[in-house]
Amino acid sequence: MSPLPRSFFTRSSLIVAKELLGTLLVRRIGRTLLSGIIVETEAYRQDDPASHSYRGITDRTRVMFGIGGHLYVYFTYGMHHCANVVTGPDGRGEAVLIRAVEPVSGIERMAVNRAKDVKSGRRSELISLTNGPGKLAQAFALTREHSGADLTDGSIFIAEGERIPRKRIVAATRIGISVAQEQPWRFYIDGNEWVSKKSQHH
DNA sequence: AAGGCGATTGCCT
DNA sequence: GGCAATCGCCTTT
Repeated sequence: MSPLPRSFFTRSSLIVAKELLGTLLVRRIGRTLLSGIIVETEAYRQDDPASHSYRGITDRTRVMFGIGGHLYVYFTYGMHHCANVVTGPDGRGEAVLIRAVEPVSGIERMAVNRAKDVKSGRRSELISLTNGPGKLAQAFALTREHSGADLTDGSIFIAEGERIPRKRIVAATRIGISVAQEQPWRFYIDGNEWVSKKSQHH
């Protein structure tokens, strides 16, 4: 299992958001390997009023303007972190928010990080571990300290996974934004149980 | 210097 | 389904 190369990330966020579906988010913490299949993403771009990069470079958003293949983590609502994959060439402010993953390995550790007991074996507890951007950031213990991390050369990376056919990818509107709400820039694997919010239509 | 609010979650009704 | 939690960021005085 090895990191996807820089060239995967330097494409536009709309492309990378779709291509990330089915790949693995991986984090090594000592001997523990946390990993999960990315099942839901959202694309954000520089010309996009809903994007943190829309108003230009700030201390927080600087990493979004760097070359693709880095991690952008922000803190929101006074208590949650959200993890993004920076995309595009150097100088362009765009990224893909990872909204949900399906846990693969390190599930016990994720449960500890989430302060949840998963030993009951209840399906709902396994799902609630990582079915949202704040939840998966907590499960993978990702914070602002990790913002700027290089995903092509380090302990946090994206690895190749199952190829998802186009027919299984649903495009929907993004969650939790107050502007540019009409853009269908959220993508998820149809039918996957970890998707945070299913689209209205069928 | 101050105020509004957020790429969310979990609890309460 | 509604809403409080909680604080850093950005905009406005």
